[in-house]
Amino acid sequence: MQPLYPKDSLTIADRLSEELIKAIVKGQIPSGSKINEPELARAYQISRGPLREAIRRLEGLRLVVRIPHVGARVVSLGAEELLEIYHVREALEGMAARLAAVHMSQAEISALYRLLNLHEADIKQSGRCDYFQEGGDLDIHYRIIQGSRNARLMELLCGELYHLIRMYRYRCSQSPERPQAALHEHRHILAAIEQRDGEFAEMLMRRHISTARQVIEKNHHAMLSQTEATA
Amino acid sequence: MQPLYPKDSLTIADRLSEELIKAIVKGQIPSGSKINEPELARAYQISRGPLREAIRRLEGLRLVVRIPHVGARVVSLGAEELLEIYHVREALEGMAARLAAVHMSQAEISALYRLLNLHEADIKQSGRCDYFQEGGDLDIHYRIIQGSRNARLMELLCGELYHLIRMYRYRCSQSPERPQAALHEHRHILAAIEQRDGEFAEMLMRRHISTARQVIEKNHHAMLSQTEATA
DNA sequence: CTTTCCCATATTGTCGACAATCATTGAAAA
DNA sequence: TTTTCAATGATTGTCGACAATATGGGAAAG
Repeated sequence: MQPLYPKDSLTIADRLSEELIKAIVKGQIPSGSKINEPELARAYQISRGPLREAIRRLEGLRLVVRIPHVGARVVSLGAEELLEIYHVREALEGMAARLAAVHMSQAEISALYRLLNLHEADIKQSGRCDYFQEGGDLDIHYRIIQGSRNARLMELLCGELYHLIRMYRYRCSQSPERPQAALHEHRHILAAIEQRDGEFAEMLMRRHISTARQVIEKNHHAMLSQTEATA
Repeated sequence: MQPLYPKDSLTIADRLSEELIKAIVKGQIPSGSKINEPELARAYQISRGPLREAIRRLEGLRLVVRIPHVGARVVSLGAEELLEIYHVREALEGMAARLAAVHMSQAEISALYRLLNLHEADIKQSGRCDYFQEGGDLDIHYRIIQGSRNARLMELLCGELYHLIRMYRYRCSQSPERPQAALHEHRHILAAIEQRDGEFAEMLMRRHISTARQVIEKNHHAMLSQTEATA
């Protein structure tokens, strides 16, 4: 006796919303494009009922914007919105680091150190930051967020905001710049957590994310062209 | 030419989700209770289709928790969850105050001062804080959040978190304690914003909310009895 | 040539019915 | 008496059809 709902007996609407999230993040459904219900329903071989429920869930996750009697569009992620998200991220992940300094176990911290060492080797070897692109960078942040032991923080950061950030990275194939600098900053944050200095950990995390935001602001102009897709 | 969708031609699902939010916040649908689709559909005189869509939206807003093939339950707001929310609020509203110091116009600031004076008169007169309960306190915070000019911050704080906090206040009829102390703190925050000192405004806002959280922690034990309702 | 209005078409919103799954009750077996 | 299992009832999930509304194009008026 131990199923606890790992069943694949998920609802069509649940499975479909996961599929749609992946498709949107990867850009298979271009951002800004209108969602045609009959068309999508045919594509996924299902009825419109579950599809509409899935869309309503994406609406809650802010991945689509819906206008009554007009339809739903995939959210169009302009530079302004992304910068807004980074402000939110700075605030929330800063708090997460502060709480992680209180709640993370020494074992978790040690595991994170080992992960950082792996990343360092990876960077030095490949010269570039392939590892960072998908798993690496977000993994570190992910674990610190988990370490905060704050369910709502985890939902917000690993749920909605996480999808949007990944979506942006896909669209602009913008791997995190300055991999070795980021690595150093991660180490400092982790050290502060290990010393149980929540205030310092928060400050470092905020600077870390704030720096990333400023890099994006720099590139602001270069990407003003590809902000919309009206397909 | 200028409708811009203020029409009452809202979808049943849209209108219903608003209704359900109000009902949940006010406790008319008790927290923790199971949602029976046929029953609710009869009560609101509608079909199950729009009802299910509305429930999916509430799921996105974290007001209900759904388990496939079992059903949806109104979120049960225990003290732990509330404290988690206050940590999130501290981080986000702190950031909002910082940004408001950059973006609020002098006119908005002056209007807020006038509002604070109204509140002061109200407190001195009624001796108690009726005005704070529903509109007052949240209004101040609300306006500062709007002043941040950050759409996502506004969505998060005025949307999901706002509902949950109101829900808690209803359930425990917990009007904000220390009205005059809170008033003072509000004045200090506003002064920092007027001086365009974002860092200071953020710090004051965080202390303000952190204090409120500590008050709740104190009452933690007193309210452990009424955390669930399994109706 | 531009603007306005109206109609045909497509899309969204709503509904009732049916299928799939779960919860409960009761009886039978250990 | 307790446990297990099966049947029944209720609830959730899915579907196709119909109604309401918006979109787009063409004709008529300016």
